[in-house]
Amino acid sequence: MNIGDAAKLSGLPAKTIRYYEDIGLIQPLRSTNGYRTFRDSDAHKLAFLGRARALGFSIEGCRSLLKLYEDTDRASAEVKQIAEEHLERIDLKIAELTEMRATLAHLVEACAGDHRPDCPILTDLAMAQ
Amino acid sequence: MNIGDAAKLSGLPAKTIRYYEDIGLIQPLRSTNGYRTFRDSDAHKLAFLGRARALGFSIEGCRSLLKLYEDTDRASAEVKQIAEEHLERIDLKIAELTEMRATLAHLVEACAGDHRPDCPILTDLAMAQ
DNA sequence: GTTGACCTTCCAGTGGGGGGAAGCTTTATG
DNA sequence: CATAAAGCTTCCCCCCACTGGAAGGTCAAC
Repeated sequence: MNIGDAAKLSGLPAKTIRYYEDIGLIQPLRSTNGYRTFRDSDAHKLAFLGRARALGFSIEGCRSLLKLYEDTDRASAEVKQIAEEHLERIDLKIAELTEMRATLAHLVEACAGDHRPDCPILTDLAMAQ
Repeated sequence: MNIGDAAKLSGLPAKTIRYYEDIGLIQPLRSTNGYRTFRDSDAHKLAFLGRARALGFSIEGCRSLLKLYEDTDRASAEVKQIAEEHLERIDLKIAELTEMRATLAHLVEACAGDHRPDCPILTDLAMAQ
C-alpha cells in the first residue's frame, strides 16, 4: 500500500510517517516509481507507534519498545522497566503541574477581577517571596 | 549592571536574558563597549518573567502580563482572564496526563516483568481496542 | 604583559513534527 | 485520448524556548 493508505490505517499523518522513516523507526520498501510501499507489518508498526506516542512515550522510548516488540525472545521485565520509567516521568510532570495549578489558583482567587488596577497576581509575580 | 549580575539577581541564565532581549521582552541599555547595561527595573522585569515562566505561562502570556504590569491603569480583570485561561490549559494538561497515567499504570500492573516474553504492554500497543 | 573572567555576535541543534513549494506519477473524467 | 485532479516525491523553512559552542573583543588582577 502507499503512504496515504498507511496513514489512514495507522491514524498518523503522512508527514509523520515520512519523518518516522527518516529517523529509522520504519523501513518501508520502494516501488519502481519511487513511491514508498508499506507492508501490513509496516502499517502495524505505525499503529503501534501511534499508540505508544499517545501514551506519551518519547520517540526514543518508542524505538526501544518497537525493538522489544519485534524481538519475540524479549523478557517482559525489559518492557516493564521502560514503562515504569515513563510512569515516573508522568508522575513527576503531574506533580509539577499540580503545584503550578495550586499557586495559580490561589492567586486567581485572590484577584478581584474588576476595573481596579490592584492585582495580587501581578504583585506576586513582581515580588520575590 | 552587566548581564552576569542581572542573571544572578533574576535567576535566569545569561543566554535566556539575551534571548528575551532578542524577542523584545526587555530593552536594556548599551554602554560604549557594547556591553548590555541593566537598570534595576530591567532586573526586576527579568525576575518577573522568571516567576511567570515558572508558573508555566508561555512567552506570549508573559509578554501580556508584563505589559499589564507596566500599565498602572490596567484593570485586574484583564490579568485575571489571562491567568484563568492558563489555569484551564494546566487543567487540561493534567487531565491528559492523568488519563495516560491510568492506562499505563494498568498495563504495568498487568505485566509480570519477568524473563518470559509475554507482555500485556506490548500486546496492548500492538492491538487496537 | 598576560592570564582569566566576562562580554559580544552568530550559527546550529534540541523534539516532534507542520506548512508549503516544485515537480513527478497515477487515476478519473469528458 | 487529453487533461484535470489527486497523490506521491524531495526540499527547505517554521514552531517553542531556549542551549551549546565557536570566534573574538574587553576588563581587572597579578
